This record gives sequence, C-alpha cells and structure tokens, in this order.
Amino acid sequence: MIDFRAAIGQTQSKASNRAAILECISTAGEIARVDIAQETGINRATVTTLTGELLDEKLLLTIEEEEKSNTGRGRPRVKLRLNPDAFALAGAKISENSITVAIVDFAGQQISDYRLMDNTFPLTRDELALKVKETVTLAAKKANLTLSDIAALGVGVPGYVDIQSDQVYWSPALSNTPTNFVETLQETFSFPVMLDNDANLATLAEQRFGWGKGVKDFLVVTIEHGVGMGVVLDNRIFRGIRGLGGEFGHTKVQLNGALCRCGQRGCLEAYVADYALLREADTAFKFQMVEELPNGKRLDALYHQAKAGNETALAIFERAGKMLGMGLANLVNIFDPALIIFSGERMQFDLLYEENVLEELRHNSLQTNRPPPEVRVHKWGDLLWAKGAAAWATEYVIYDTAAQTNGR
Amino acid sequence: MIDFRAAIGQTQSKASNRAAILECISTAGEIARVDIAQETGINRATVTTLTGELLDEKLLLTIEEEEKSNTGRGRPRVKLRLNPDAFALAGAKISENSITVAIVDFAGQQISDYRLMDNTFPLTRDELALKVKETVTLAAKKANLTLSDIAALGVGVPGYVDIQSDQVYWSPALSNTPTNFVETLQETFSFPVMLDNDANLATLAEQRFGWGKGVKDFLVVTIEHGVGMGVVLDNRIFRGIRGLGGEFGHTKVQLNGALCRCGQRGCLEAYVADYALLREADTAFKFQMVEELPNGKRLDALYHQAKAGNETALAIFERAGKMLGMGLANLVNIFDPALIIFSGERMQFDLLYEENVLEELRHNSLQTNRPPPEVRVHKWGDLLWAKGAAAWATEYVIYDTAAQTNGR
DNA sequence: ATGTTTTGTTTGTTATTTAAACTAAATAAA
DNA sequence: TTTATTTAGTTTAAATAACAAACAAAACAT
Repeated sequence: MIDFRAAIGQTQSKASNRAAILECISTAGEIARVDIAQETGINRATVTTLTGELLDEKLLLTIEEEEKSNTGRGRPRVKLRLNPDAFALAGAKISENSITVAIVDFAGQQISDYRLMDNTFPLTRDELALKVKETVTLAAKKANLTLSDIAALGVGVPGYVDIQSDQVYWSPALSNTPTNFVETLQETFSFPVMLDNDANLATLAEQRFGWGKGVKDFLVVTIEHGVGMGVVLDNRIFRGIRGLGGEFGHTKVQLNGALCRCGQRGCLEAYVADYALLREADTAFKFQMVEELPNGKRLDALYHQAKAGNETALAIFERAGKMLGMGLANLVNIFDPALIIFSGERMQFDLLYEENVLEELRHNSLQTNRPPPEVRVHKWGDLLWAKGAAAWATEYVIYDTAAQTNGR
Repeated sequence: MIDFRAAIGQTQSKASNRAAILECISTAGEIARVDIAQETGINRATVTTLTGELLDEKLLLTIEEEEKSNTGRGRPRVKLRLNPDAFALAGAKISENSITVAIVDFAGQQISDYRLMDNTFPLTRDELALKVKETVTLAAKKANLTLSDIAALGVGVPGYVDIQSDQVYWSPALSNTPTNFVETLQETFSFPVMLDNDANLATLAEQRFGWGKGVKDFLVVTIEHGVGMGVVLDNRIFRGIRGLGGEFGHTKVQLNGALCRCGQRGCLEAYVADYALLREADTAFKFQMVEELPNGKRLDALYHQAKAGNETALAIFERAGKMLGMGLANLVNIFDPALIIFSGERMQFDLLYEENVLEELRHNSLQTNRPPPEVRVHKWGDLLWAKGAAAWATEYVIYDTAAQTNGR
C-alpha cells in the first residue's frame, strides 16, 4: 500500500527532467547516460535528447579519456560531467565577526576564497551589502575574475530569515531588523542573489558535497554560536510553511528555563550554544578562568578542564548533552529521519556530542524494531558554509536554465 | 525571489490534472469549469476535455437547475459537482472501547453510520479485523448496501502506525504488536483498505470537511485519551520521513519529567492527556472524588471543580495548559504554520485550551511582525473521525481512477 | 571474420496540453 | 425586435515531449 499519489504524474515536464539530469550528474560527478536513465527513471532516448541539448549549451562535457573500467563487452560507456566553466558562482557566509566568500565553478569545485575579518557587527543593511560586495570582489580577483563573470550569489546570515518575503527578522549581523536585505543585495549586485539562513546553507553543502549526497531526506543540526537546523524532505530544503521554520535552537526544552539571547526562556540554545556553556563556566570558574581571553580560548579551557576530569566542567557538558539529546529526540519524534548530520566547526566537543546525547536521544524517542536514526558528526568550517551558499546559487542556475528552455 | 523549483514543471500529467480537478470540485462542492481553470491553473480547454471524460465516467454531474446567481451578461456558467453515487466509501475509527464506522458517498455526504461498543480491547489483529468487518457490514446494511457495494475502506487506529511498511508498532487496541494489520484487513475485505494513525484521519477530515478546506498547509492537534498531531504540507499529509513521524504527544517537554503510558518520561501527553489529568486529580482529591466513577465523569468533576474556582483543580489545568502551550510553540518554531486546528471531542476543557495555552504559545515562539498562527478549536466526535477515514478511502479512489486512465 | 553484448541514437508514434478560433447563451442597447 | 456585447464553454489544429522499438556503434569473444 501507499503513496499512490506519488505513483502517478511521472510524465514530467522537460524542465524538471533537465534539472533531474543535472542534479544526477552533479551528485555522481561522472556518469554515463545509461546510468542516468537508471538513476532517474527517465527513458534512455530522453536522456540522449536532453543531454544532447545540455552538451550543445556547454553545460556538460563528455569525458574523453579511455578508461579501463569498462564492464567488459559491449560498447563502452561515455561518461558525462558538468562543465566547470559553464558558470562561476559565489557563496558568502556572514558570521558574527567575519565574511567568508567562496567562488566555485559549475561542477562545485572551489576556485578561490577570501575571508574578511571584521568586528564592527552589527551593521546596517547597506553597510553589510557593501562589505559583502568587497569580499566577493576580492575573492573573484583571486580567481582572476570580475563581478561580471559571476552568475549568481548565495548569501547565508545567522538569524531569522524569511525567504518568502525576503525579510530578515533578526540577525546578529544586521542592525535595524526587520529589513529586506535581499533588496539591498540585489541593488548591490547585477546578478541574482539568494539569501538564506546559514543553517540551511550548511544543509545544502551537506546535500551537495557532504554526507547528504544522494540522500532524499535528512536533518542537519549546526552548533556554533547558536543552534540551527536544516531539514531536507524529498530532496528539497523545508524552510517552514511560511518561510521561517526549522528554528531548532529556539525550541523549548524547559518551562521557564535558562535565558536565551533571543529573550525567551528555556530555548535549547540557552543550554548548548557557546555562550550558554561560557556563561556557566564563568559562574563556576570565576576565579580560575581569565575573563579577558577570547571566547574560543575560554571554551577550549573549559573543554580541557572537562577532559582532565574536572567534575564541574564535566557537569556543564553533561547537562548540555542531555538537553541536546532531548531536543533531538523531539525532532526524531516529529520527522522520523533515517539520518541526522551534526555539521559545523566546533564539533570537537565530543564530550558534548557523544554518549549523553545519543543515550538521551534513544531514551526519548519512539522505540520500534527499526534501526534508530544514524547520527554522524561532520567537522568543517566557514569556508564550507560558503560553498553551501554557492551551491544555493548553483541550484538557481540549474533551474533557471531549465526554465528558460520552456519557461511557460 | 524564491522557490524557482516549484515554478517549473507545471506541465502536469493527465492523471494529476484529473486528480487536481476532482479535488478542486470536492473542495468547492459546486463549481463551474471556468473557475476550475482559474483555481487549478489548468487551461480552459484541458478542463473541458478532462471534465468531459469524468462526466462520461459518471464521476461528475452537471447542475441542471437554473440559478439566478449569474454575474449578469454572458453565457451562464454550468456548475459541476461530484456524483454522489459514483462510489460508496467506508471509514472506521477504532477507539479504545468502540468502533465507529461511517459510510459516505463520493461527494462526502454521510449515508449511514454505526457504532459498536466493546470493552474487550486489546484484541489480536484477526479478532479486531473481524469486529471491523462486523461494524462495516452493519453500517452498510443501515444504508441498504452490502460489503460488495463499497469501493474502499479507511481505518484509523490510535498508536504508532507506519504506513510505509504497514506495521502497527504499538496500539492500545491491538495485542501482539508490532504487527502488519493491513495484511489482515486486506484478507478480511475484498476492496482496498487504507490504514493510518487516527490523528492523521482527523486531519484528513479537517482538510476535506472542516477548517482545513482549501488550506494548503496546516497543523491539527488532537487531544483525547492521548495527544496526536497531523501535519499538512502542500496539501499532503506529512507522515514522517520513514512513515512514523508526527508523534507530538511524545515530544518531551521536561527532562526526566512525568511518566507517560509509553514508558518514557516527560512526554507532553503525560501532562495534558486524560489520564494525566486524572492521575493528578486522584492524588489531589483522593478523599473527595469517587474512584469508581468512569473516566469521563471524573474528568467532568475535575473540570467543574476548576470552573467553580477550586485552586487545586485550576492548578492542574493551568500546568497542563502551560505544557501544551510550550509544546505547541515548538511546533510553531519548527513548522511556522499559519493555522493550527485543535480537533476532537473533548475540547470542552476551555480552561485548558484558552488563555494559558495561547499565552504560553506566544511567549515561546518566534516573535516577528507577521500575524501569529491562527488557533482554532473544533469540537467533533468519533463519527467525524470515521468520516476522515472514509475521506482517506475517497482519496484512494480519486487517484486510483486517475491512474487507471493512463497508468504508465 | 563473425557473433555477442552493451551503449547510445534515431525514428515514428502517442499522449497531452494549449492557443486561437468558434459556438452558445445570456443581457444591454438601439 | 433586432443587433451588439459579454462571458462560458468547445473545437481544432499545432506544438511539445516522452517513449518504444528499431538501429548503429564500439567494444570483446570465439
């Protein structure tokens, strides 16, 4: 039984078949036409036709070299790949004290990157847009490109971003919210700009370059200065019904609990984010830990205290881990995912993410005889978030060129 | 900007256009062809063709009567409606102590119903399937029908139902879980049987007959003996990635909190469901409330105590309300819905669902300048759940007949 | 050489949608 | 009472796109 509604309607439009083929090639890297037909369910003849068009448009390349890996008999398969030179795409990740930009080619390979350090956040939307432009320009220059060579830009900001109305409701990087930051960005650049919450871009990075490759549905949880989430349902990022969902960090794990930087109480973030741990550490160790150290160092110190067996430091991580596990269990109860990816730079706190979390997760989620969701930890930094932003731009280009062929 | 991926691929297959037209007519009740074209975005010519086929197949009827409500000039519109006699559909709601069956026609009008009272749950799957058969047969007889007149049956059971694998992992109505209850039902009946979690059927009832009519995305929360949820995303019920999501009642609102009947601690259900309230009431009023009263009566007593101003009783409802509000806020933070419908029979506890809940909800969910989600309370009983089950069967028939025209 | 196998292409057919012209059926105006 | 106008719905012819089946290409096996 089931999902009879998905079983019909297979006769796709040309545009979505094109997009499906491009995404298939993008995921595979190199793939022969038969295998595309196999993977996507599109007829072999149709694959020939569409890939023919894509080759004509120089979006694809055939792989010329003779390779020995043929199955044996029969006409050898000719593999196809994305043409790296079809487009140059930019992605920008805006953090609280820096802007990281990556320039990638159409095949997703990074061409250059640039990181602008800056501590004057929050800025107005105009100031921030200019800083983004500066960073993108410098990153492009490193790749011997100018802004006019760039086909699209993806931008990720922390905070509450509604991509339906283009509003940023709140962000640590922007003053004067709510504001339509996309408008400003569009005025600044002459190519399309996609804005999104940074966690969604990390999710896109996982989907395209990371462990979400080829996986239809999964969750991504990011723990940095705040706690974010990305949800992939049926290969697409779910951004909430009205554009502002997935605020995992602000789901409540305790009635009238710890104070969060959002002003509410009991948010998960108020237990597991950087500032929450530091807040506790400062209380516990106020005579031992030097206030003047930068946040990163103080966190490291706390971590090493815990590793060395300090009970108080351990307890701080233990509580955070339990809360995180409980929050995750709620996600599991709601989404029933097969895969959860922890993604981010600060994943070194294995004390936090290992035992307590997983146990609390198991303990608080639905018990069935099916395998529990797989939980994987992925350590990567701002640069890869920027690549995710660029992937967002890539997606735009894929669907844009597809729509243009028959943009009814 | 946005959702460029949804903007392409409008060229639908015939089958989904048929289904879209049928759903449009079903939602509207009566509607002219021009308006169908308007609503669905399908070309006027195509609407003529497809409705022509549907009329030939006797799935639709034209409305003959001359009606005065024409706009004025021009050829008067001819409205179409579903042919009630096209199919008879059955829905069964299995509760902990009864089975309710509704027989509806293709237009969704109820033809008959039957309620079998029974207190011997849990039963084995064979026993339960037989009881369902008995109830359906009796309901059919009331409508002068036999089982062979029925096109499909929807069945809703409380508990954990995975409709991908047809497994019931746990249900208060079934012993020996996990079990493939669909298998048994299919052996019992000669027409297709759809099984689902009862909350999803309430959701379908809201979508077809209730306040979800014509709404693309909304949440339904049911509070009965347990707490359930239904999620409608893009007109479709989201059942979790692996088929077992939406277990709102078992999301955790307190680390190591109150004991739930599922065996875990801190589940929302353990604070707001019937048994949770009664548990507290029994502790607080053990010398005042008579144990032997049936649950419904005891709950009524508690409710009236609270209404009369009894502090202890009030506090019980107040805590439950706060917990529920917090749980709801988490749903809002994740799904960002525009509409939440409270659906069920026991919605008379306005003390519980009014002030505390809404305040706690506002208080714990994302603050933006957009309107907060609308929260509506819908009181209806088992019979309407059964109609939801029948709607599930209706949906099957709609997609089934559509797929048959061109079941590639 | 010849046959076999597998990949990829071509061709003709089919299903389906749609624009545009047309018919139908009403009211409004002359 | 015509005639024009308006709106609803239908027909027709053209366009699109997907696919099955036949075919060509390019390798290895015998």
